[in-house]
Formats: sequence, C-alpha cells, structure tokens
Amino acid sequence: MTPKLEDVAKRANVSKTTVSRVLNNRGYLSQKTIDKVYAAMKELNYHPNAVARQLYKNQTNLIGILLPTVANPFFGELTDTLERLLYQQGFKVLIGNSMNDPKKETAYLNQLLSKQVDGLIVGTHNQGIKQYDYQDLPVVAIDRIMNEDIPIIASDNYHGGVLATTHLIDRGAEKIIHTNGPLTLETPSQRRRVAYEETMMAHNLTPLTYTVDFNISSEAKKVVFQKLLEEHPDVDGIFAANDTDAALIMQVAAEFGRHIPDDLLLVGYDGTKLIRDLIPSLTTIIQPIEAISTTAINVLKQRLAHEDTEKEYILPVELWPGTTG
Amino acid sequence: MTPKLEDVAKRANVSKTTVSRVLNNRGYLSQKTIDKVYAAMKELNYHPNAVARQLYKNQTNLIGILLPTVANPFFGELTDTLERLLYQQGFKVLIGNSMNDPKKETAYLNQLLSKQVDGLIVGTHNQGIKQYDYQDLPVVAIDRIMNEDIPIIASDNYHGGVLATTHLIDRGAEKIIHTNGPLTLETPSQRRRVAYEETMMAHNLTPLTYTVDFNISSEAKKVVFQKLLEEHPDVDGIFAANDTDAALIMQVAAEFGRHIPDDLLLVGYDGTKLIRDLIPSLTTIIQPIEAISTTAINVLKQRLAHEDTEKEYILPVELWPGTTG
DNA sequence: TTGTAAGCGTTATCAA
DNA sequence: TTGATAACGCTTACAA
Repeated sequence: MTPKLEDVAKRANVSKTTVSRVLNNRGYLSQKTIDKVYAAMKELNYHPNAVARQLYKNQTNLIGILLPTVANPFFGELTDTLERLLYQQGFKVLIGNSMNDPKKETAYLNQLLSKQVDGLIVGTHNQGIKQYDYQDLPVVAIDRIMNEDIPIIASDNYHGGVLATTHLIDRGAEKIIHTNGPLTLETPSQRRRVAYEETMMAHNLTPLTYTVDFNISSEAKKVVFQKLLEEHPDVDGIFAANDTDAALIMQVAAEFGRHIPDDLLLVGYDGTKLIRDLIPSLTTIIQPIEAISTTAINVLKQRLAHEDTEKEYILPVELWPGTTG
Repeated sequence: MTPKLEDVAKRANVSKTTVSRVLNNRGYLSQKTIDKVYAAMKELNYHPNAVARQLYKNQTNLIGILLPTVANPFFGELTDTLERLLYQQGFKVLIGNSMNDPKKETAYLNQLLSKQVDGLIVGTHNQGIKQYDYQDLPVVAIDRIMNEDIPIIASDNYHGGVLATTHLIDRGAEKIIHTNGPLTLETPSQRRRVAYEETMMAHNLTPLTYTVDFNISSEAKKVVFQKLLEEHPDVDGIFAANDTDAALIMQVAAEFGRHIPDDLLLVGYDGTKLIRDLIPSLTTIIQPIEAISTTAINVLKQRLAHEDTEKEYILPVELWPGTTG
C-alpha cells in the first residue's frame, strides 16, 4: 500500500495534524519536528493523496476543456495555450473532445458536473444543449452561444469577415464565394457570414454563401469544393471558413487548372502559428488565441470567485497578408 | 450547497445506503423505493460527488497524458486518438504539455503521483528524469526510453529510416542529409539516424546527420536549414526529422532557388492526417497513430491489472509516396 | 508548539 | 428489502 499521512506520523512520532502542518507549512512548528517529518516522508517515499484533499476542500484545481478535437490546429493551439496559462495558475486540465457529437458532449457535461472539475471551458459547436442545467459549475464559452448565463469569449468575427471580404474586393475579385457552417448553428462565427454579405452588398456585389458541414471528412469536403468550382466557373475569390478548408480548396483549384492568386483569390480563417509555418503564402485572418485564452481564464476565475462578468468579450483579429488573396 | 446523498435520502425517506444502492443498482430494491429515490434526485437535481467516490474506491478513472505539446500535429492527433479510445473504456484524460521543459515535466509527474490519475502515458523528450521513482503508478512510454521497468510503445523507427533513405537513393539522390535531434536524447527515434547511416553506407554513400534542436522556434529552424543549404550546395536529398521541419525546408529551398523534386528530393516523417491533407505532395513516413494508441492503452490496462507486459512494442510504419521525394 | 476528534460525500459490511 | 456504521486519507477547529 502507498503510505498515508498516518504512516508518516507514526514513523516520526508525531500526530497526523503535525504532519499535515508540515506538508502545508501552516502554524508554528519547531525546526526539529519539521526535519523529523520530512525525514519520515522521504524514508517512506510519501506523496499526499490529492483526492482526499480535494474531498475535504471541495475543490479539485481541475478545469475541463470541451472542444471538438485537439487534432485541428486551431483547437490544438487553443488547448495548448489554455493548458500553459492554467498550469501557471495552479490548475490542471481535463480534456474532452466531443467531435461535435452531441451525445458525447452531453455525457461529458454530465460527468464533469459531478464536482470533477472546478470550472469548464466549452467550445464545441452543438445545438440543443443550450437548456443544460449547469447548477453551480462555472462555465465560459469560447466562440459558442450556450445560454444567457454563460459568458462568451470570441474574436471579432464580424470584423474578420469585413477584413477578408474587403481584402478580396480590393484585390479585384467580384464574384466572391464564402464557405461557412450550417446556419442552424448559432455560433458567433456566423457573424462572419453576415459581415461578408453586408460588405458584398455595400460594394454592389452579390453574396453567395456555400454551406459546408464542419464534421465531414476532408475527402468529402474536397467533393463539395469541386462542386463549388463546377457550379461557379466564374468565381474569382473565395473566403473560406478556415485555413484547412482553404488548403483543400488550393488543391482542388489546382486540379481544375485554376491558378492562385492569378485567376482565383483565396482567404482562409484562423491563422494559427502552425498554418503560418506550413503554408505562409495563405492569406488569412488571425484569431488571437493567446488573448482568447487569457480572457477565458480570467472570466472563469471571476466566475469561480462569484464575481459578476460581462456577457460577451470580443477580441481583435488581424490580417495575415500572404500571397493567395 | 449542492445536494448530497444524504439530502436525497431525507427527501425520499430512506437511508443513505438505499440511495447509494439505487445509484449503483446493486442489491435488492423494491420498484417503489427506486421510483421514490429517483424522484427525489430529480427534484433536488442531484449529481453524485465524483471525488468522494474516487476516495473510497481509490481510483479516479483518469489517465494522465504527458506530451511536449498538443499544438504539434503528431502529438495533437495522438492525444485526440488516445482520448477517444480511453473515453470508450470509461477513462477521462488529464493532459500535461511539458514543452520538453524538464522542470514542468517533473512537476507534473510529482503531482500526478498523488493518486490523481490511475495511470500515465508519457511521450516527452527529456533526459535525466529516468531515475524517477514511479512508485506504483502504472506508466507506459510512447517513443521514449524511461527506465527498465517502463514498457515502450514505438513505431518501427529503424524501418522508417530504411524506407525513407532507400526511397531517396532509389530516386537517384546520392548526397543525402538527414536531420535529427541531439544524440544526447536516447529516444527510439535515434534509430532512424542509425537506419539512415547504415543504409547509406550499404550503398557506399556518405551519411551526414544534421542536428536540429526540437524545441527551437520555426524561425530559428529556418536559419539552421539555410545554413545547411549554404554549407552543402550539392545536397540532392534530405530526410527530415518530421513533416513540419520538411515544410520549412521546402520554403527555404524555394528561397535558394532549389526546385523540389527536380534538383532536391525531400522526405518527411510522421505523416499525420493533417499534413497529408494540407500538403499531400510531401513524401513522408506514416506513423501508425491509431495502433500506437491502442497498444499504449492495452499495455497500460495490463499494468493497471498487475499483469506482466513486454518491454517494447514496435508498430509498423508506411511510406506515403507524395511527389517531393 | 503539538494533539484529539470531527468532518468532507461516498460505498460496503453486517445486521435486522 | 432496508438501515446503522465504519471506512477511504486528508484538513482544521478546538483543546492542551
């Protein structure tokens, strides 16, 4: 059996209280006692049981992060950043990758509700879980609308949409298509669509948004993009929903003999460090992952402290020029 | 306060034992009692406290995953796969991204030793933590040598090295350079270097391995690759340590007016789904992420059950042809 | 400066 | 079919 506090106490000829005090250096201790206790701990190779502590304190120092998948560059970098910042503040991270499967998401939520985590950061793209009863679990949402009580941290999707669309128009595109997820999803990223459509109309251009399901395979996505190019041979600009989609479009365009940027302009979205390293030529909008993470954690900590928070936090985006758009 | 089992018991006019029985449907219960208890739970919106359970059972159903960073495609997909498989078996995942910082890694290990997790999957690239005393925490290592007691799950790095090198030679390259991490790291991936060097010599070619630190920024890496091309203008084949490095080499080569694959052949390593989607032209060696994950989990479960395991598990790799190598 | 004892919320043994 | 009670390993009043 792993040694417990009581074993250390016996070994050092002191009480459990004293060992606990040494462990948390609280109260008055004589140096002699401290040394004795440390010696006993070392001899037994003692490690305090975190779960017992958690039970007493009613606090786990664990934060749950619920996202579609960490295999996607945006969510990967987001998770990485959140983990790094949370770790600095004494939290560890429990992840749940829902793959946007409502069943898995609900299961995770239910389980995490059981005092497993002190707080929750949610960034999945589901509908219908809005009515969820979060009891007293502090939750913040990243780029997702949950319900009235849950603060949203998002980047400035509207401005991102304006930036991308304006950039394409400035560079001479006129027949511009935007790809985005289904309208039924009430995500803040739908504001990109609105921004795109309003910007187009402000320039007397006709907006056309192509719906591409988030969750289909890249092979299936390529088929959609092939169809897009077939149906709209005159398209001269594409504002893609994200960078990986944009990369697929680059490939499909090449198959169709379209040359980017000469006869087709392309702008992506997200602008992760990884994509900028791998495909620096891709024009894209950079989401402020660091700022999103910092804000999400700050707001969550306010919630943990039962302080009031804003309903929504919008962080600025930035254009990565590249050469495709 | 969140309701506890006792509150439900009072509400339903039964004992705590009975509520617990209903919760875990164990023992004999009358339907009437069951209904009564469920009604009370619903009224109070009761959720059992996971931590109390964990304490009693001395088991958390949490697995720690310690990797450099989830922002890297290989580790991102690995984490994603591990999470998915572990979830199916009733485990949740606690992540630690050490960024190969030995301090952070040690801190994580120490904390996770505290009965926080039932088991640990480690895949960081540090030295010097080998002597670590893991007590009775079941641990498996992915592509990393820890100590004698810890099983290693790795892909067939030697064969991967042979595949890559042979491919380059078959395609006509003679002055082939391999990039890899520092030799001081005793990782199984050093077997790629050995395979490369032996394959080269078997073909009467001179091997040259260029050391590139894993942890430096992509900007710094580019500088290293520039130096490589300057110092070896006659290089006609590069076997890169991984795909993101290969992508950087593609960019640097373009800057140097080198045309891939016409006057420079390039093979990467890892072959994640993401890279194959983003840069399908990149010739690379595919690591079997799914098999690695399945094996790691199976071995870990054997360890959890105190069963004996092999010392090492080697999984087969595969060549992704692409067009760069 | 140190110790005793109660309690965190659950499960399981034993008895009824 | 149900209930009282001890235990899981720790922290903290309160007492000495």
